[in-house]
Amino acid sequence: MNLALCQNKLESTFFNDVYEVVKLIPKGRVTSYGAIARYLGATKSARLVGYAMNAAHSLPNVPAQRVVNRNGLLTGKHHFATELRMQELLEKDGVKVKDDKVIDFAKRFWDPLIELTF
DNA sequence: GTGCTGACTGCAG
DNA sequence: ACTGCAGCCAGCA
Repeated sequence: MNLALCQNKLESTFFNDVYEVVKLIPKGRVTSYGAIARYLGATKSARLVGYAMNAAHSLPNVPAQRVVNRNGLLTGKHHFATELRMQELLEKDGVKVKDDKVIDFAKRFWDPLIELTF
């Protein structure tokens, strides 16, 4: 499946959709770039999700800290104000982090493909 | 207009 | 088990 199809070629809804999904992430839960990408029908575009997160900094209500890589690793922490900022926000949500990794990632994992299944 | 890079992921060697 | 490469889109030089 091509990402262009999702974008409808008229507007780049990719970033927009990413933000939508990220906003829907429940407190105390986390998800991965790949999960979001797959939900949007662009499994191979996980990188773009991360890139979208970069741009998400300028937007409110976009908990980028709840989005980590598939290993539960806070690979994007470096893009926050401080490296500890991401972890602090997560722990504030009730997500414990150790060594830049989400504890019980499997349990905390929130997959839009499943949670948003109709 | 062309080309490289990036908060990733999965497959191949 | 570890390393390397390709694929995707948007932004910048």
